[in-house]
Amino acid sequence: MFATHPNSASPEIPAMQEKYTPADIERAAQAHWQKTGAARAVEDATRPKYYCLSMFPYPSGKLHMGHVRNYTIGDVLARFHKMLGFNVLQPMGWDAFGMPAENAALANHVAPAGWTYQNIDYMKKQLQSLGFAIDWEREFATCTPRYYRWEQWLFTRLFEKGLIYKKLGTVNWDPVDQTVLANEQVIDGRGWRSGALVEKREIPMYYMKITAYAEELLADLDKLDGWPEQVRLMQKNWIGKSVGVRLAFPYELDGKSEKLWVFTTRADTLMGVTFVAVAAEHPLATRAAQNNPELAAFIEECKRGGVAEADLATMEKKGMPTGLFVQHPITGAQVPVWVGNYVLMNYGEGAVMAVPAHDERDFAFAKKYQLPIKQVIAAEGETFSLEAWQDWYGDKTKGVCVHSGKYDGLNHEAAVDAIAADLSAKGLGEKKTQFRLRDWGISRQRYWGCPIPIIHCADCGDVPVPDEQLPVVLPENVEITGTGSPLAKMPEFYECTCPKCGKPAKRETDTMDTFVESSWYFLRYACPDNDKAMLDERVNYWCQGGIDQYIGGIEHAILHLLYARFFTKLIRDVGLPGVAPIDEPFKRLLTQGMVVAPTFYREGENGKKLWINPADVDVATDERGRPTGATLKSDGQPVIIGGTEKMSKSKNNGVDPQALIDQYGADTARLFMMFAAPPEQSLEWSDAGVEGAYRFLRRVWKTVHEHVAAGPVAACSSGAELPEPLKDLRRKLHQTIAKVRDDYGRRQQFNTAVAAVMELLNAHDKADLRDAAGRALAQEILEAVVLMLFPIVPHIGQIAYAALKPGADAAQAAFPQVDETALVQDEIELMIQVNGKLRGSLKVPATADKAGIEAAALGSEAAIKFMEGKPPKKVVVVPGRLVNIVV
RNA sequence: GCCGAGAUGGCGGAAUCGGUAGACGCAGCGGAUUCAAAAUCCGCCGCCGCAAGGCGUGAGGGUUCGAGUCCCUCUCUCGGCACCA
Repeated sequence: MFATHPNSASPEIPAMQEKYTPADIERAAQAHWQKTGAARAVEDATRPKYYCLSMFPYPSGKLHMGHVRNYTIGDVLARFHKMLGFNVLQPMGWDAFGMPAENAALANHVAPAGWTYQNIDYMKKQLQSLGFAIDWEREFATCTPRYYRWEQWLFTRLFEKGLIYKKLGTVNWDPVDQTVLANEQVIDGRGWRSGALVEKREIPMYYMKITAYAEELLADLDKLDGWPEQVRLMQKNWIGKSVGVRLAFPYELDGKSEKLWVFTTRADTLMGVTFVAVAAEHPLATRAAQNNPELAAFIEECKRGGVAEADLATMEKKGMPTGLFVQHPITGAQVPVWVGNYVLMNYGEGAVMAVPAHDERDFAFAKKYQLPIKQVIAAEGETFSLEAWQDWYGDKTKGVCVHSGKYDGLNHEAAVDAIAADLSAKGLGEKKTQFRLRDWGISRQRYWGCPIPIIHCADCGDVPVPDEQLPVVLPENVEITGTGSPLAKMPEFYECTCPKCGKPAKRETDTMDTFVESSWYFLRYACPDNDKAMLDERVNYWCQGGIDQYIGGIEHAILHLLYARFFTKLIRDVGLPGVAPIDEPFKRLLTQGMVVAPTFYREGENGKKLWINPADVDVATDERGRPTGATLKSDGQPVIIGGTEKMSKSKNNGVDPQALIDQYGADTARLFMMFAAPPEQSLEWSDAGVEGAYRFLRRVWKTVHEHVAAGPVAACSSGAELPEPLKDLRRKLHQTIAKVRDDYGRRQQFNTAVAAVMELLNAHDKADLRDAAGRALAQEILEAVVLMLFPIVPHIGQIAYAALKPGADAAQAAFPQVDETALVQDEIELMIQVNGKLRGSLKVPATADKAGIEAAALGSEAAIKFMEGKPPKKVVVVPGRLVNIVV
């Protein structure tokens, strides 16, 4: 009756014992998958592929709950699609370069490489113990030369194409440790280790010309209909295309004629300019400070502090006049030049024109320093007042120009056009499309990263390392001191000869941003063993049309995902032999929420909070279950209940997934993760919830065991001749299959899929299924229950399915099909509302028409009672739902 | 500060296209079983009210026969802000 499965002979699948023992079951199931190569992915042009990718982890030491959640979601989707008949690839690797390895080296005097490889070993074992269907033959770590040599190779190609170039960039400089700091290493303006006040410093860096792809990266967002709308919107705003005018304020200084360039989207307010502001690093500021010690001191002050935009945007806006003036490009009037701490040298032109009347920040700045405010836009029905800012002042869509000479009466668009035309005629400006997106600075003055393959020659300049000299191998025996850059202290690394002229030269000692490795790893999974090329034709099979599903944290919505899209286009345009062009890497994207947990603390001396791990706390509740207080388990004394926050070391509210796996097994961990919240939402940790997941699995196990123990069943139910109650139960079964398929596939909402299966099992338990027809239906239901749960809890599924169908292999089984004939219903229940309030219900034949339903509703007891004899004014019939009678 | 999300019982969440608010689970309460406990099973479980009924989806307004869902205003929480990954 059922076709036997090709791999069904599986003697190592143990018989079902009465007691559910996760450790034994999981060991047996994993051994079986290993033996049958269940997770291996082999290219097969005759079958549709499904490439299911989860963001690879940084090997930080051990898995955290966020990893467990991420990879369980991926595994559920991978296994579900395998059951639908797809040829599935689910790979895994290691994002192995990064700062934590250097921090660990500093703290524990271990080599970053050794530390990293040890972490990988441990975390790989953890991933394997969770039973993920990963093709481990494709595994790689990005810190191996076998991987990063191709990154270096691509770098040299991009360098030759001019898509990588060198310019000055601003970094956080720790003057005590003599080192560059990451933004997260700057705490309240001070270096994290030295405590020294951090300074901004300009250093030469390599940049990737992502702005050359800004238009395409923006336009292609429209193609990504498998992405969450919020992610596309965030990327669109990040790219930030705006059309404006680049214009110049001419000036004379030291006998030379110069121009100060600015960019503005509000050229229509040009006649309202009352000053211009330049960055502290701007040449005009430097020049003005030469004979102005007060200004020089202010510029020094501006250079203090870090470079993070969030800090710059929230700090107090300060400024100082330079004493210099430029000419207004239209009127020729003298406009004072100020230095502003909020103007950034690397953004746009490093200078801005200020129109206090029509820009909120300029308004506040002008008020603070008593600078003139000149209204040049007026809107009907609105009164301009210098007293306080009003939102309409800055609204492009409102008003027309005033006090603007020949431009008076023009609206925003017309005024911009007219002013741009006049500026263009004078050679003082033109319309320009500008992007907020900036080129990507990839140089890092760090050790644990991919070396930049450039050789500096006194005669030949920056020379890319030739192919035959790649890879530039990162030495693994180094000393990390926390000061300076380790590679810059290693002559054996940087001393070399120029590939062009053969003279002694110096190798670049900066490494690349670790976002570079994660910008192309997903393509390399198709061909990780190729030592002759970066990518090969296997990419055409797995990645064509994009990777089918990508899963990762919402925190990567902008940077990582934008860089990965950018690299896919770069690789396409470099053109790799045999590799067909790909425009977009990820067809469908699922962004998962964080894992959060309650926090507990005690106030220490001087009000410092001492955070206590939830595992060490007992929470007391009142008779309704509301928490009334919490005590520390060890001493029974009260602790303070804090908020629910992202699991972190600093709040000590992390729960180790390993403890969970050890106590309950991988299936319980996986089930809890999928059941507690939908994937996109944050997930609250709950010990009690874990208990519930475990209880449910025990119940599934017991139900299947009892059914099997009662002896063999002749056949699955076909439903044709079932009595009414069983017919209803069978309808419920097939409704559930339809819902679970939709939840796994289209909706990607697994908590409701689990809930639906729980409901089905509840209905099964309530029904009397002791006779032959009932036993047959029970067989059909239990097989479906086990297979529907299989993507989430594959270990218990593997064993239980083999017990239900001796010799069958759940890992090769197809997902249950919906029997449409089982869904047919004779009678439908409708709700009755009177004036929008629910008053009763009504059963009508499925075939009833609107008129019949209306008559039946008006004649119903509930309607007559609540209409209170008033005639119906209107009757709304929503087929299959309700009837609303308005009186 | 800017960009993007979110807010529903004691708790996690469900309600998919504007149509039964609270599915499913946790906690709690009552009962069965047990020498006892664990486990398991059965029942109750938004708030107020004896009941009839009324109220109820962060707050305030609006659209609609009907709003958790759509529109406007506001509050709070979270993610990102280019060197954490």
